[in-house]
Amino acid sequence: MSPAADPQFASTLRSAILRLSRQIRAQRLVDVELTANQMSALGALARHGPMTVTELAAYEQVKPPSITRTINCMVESGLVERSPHPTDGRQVMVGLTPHAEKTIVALRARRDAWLEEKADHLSATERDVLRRALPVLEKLIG
Amino acid sequence: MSPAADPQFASTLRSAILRLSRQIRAQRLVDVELTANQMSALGALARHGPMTVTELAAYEQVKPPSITRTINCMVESGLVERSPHPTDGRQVMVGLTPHAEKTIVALRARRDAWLEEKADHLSATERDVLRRALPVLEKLIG
DNA sequence: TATTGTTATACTCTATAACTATA
DNA sequence: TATAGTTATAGAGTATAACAATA
Repeated sequence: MSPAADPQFASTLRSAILRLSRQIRAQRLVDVELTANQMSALGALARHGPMTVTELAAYEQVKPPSITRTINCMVESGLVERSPHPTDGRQVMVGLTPHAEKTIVALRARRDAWLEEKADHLSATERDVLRRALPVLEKLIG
Repeated sequence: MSPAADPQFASTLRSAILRLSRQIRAQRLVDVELTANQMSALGALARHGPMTVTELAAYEQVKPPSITRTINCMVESGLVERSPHPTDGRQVMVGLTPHAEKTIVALRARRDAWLEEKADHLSATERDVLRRALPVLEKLIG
């Protein structure tokens, strides 16, 4: 990371991401049984449409057994459903139920309250930096 | 987050941070017994100097029992030492051992390889965005 | 009585290994 | 034989509650 001109940049970035992830996991929408993991997977399915189990696992940066557990939780909640792959009997498609789409819209305002509150303490410039950083963070993941 | 002009911005940012954190946790320096949590706490102590247990827990966004466990691991590895607080017998100062300082310097190049590799796929502009985003992410945590 | 830190305990998240079904 | 997914199991990581020591 030569442009950083900071020998501790990578270390500091890793630490910041870990600490942010702890903060994100800690906040639960108490009256809605949705963990941070489930919200992330739900959002992924909402943005990208149905995926196979392996695709969703890769997107979420976990192994298949981990995403299977998350999927099971969401299926029990009626938010997600499995369906057969059109051409390959081994694969399983995972997609949102109509109920989930409503739930996601209904929860968006409250979920965003997290960032709204934080953003109150940011300048316009800082908010712009954050907005432009998101695609770079996504690129870092892939 | 009005400047985002993207109703899914908060959701996408949360998801990206969770997925990045999974990626960070997954990479272990196999021949050095250091988890991502320990590296983060070690870096914090290196950057900020000795802290009390509660201060370190707050910085790492965990509760005291969690940081106690992490501290115990690092003490066993000889990287960290507890010492009495100068004026308050209830508090415990946590600081790096001289051995840890050497270890941190020795590991920096390899730890940074993570980001170096990722940064190869970023443009100069993207690297600059990332560099400027780090202080904003830190501000988001606090 | 309040605060700091640790211990005891339980729950969540995650991975590896083994298994089943399909290609 | 190889791949997709699940099940079984174990190991981190984390929190709440209870406890000990000090203020």
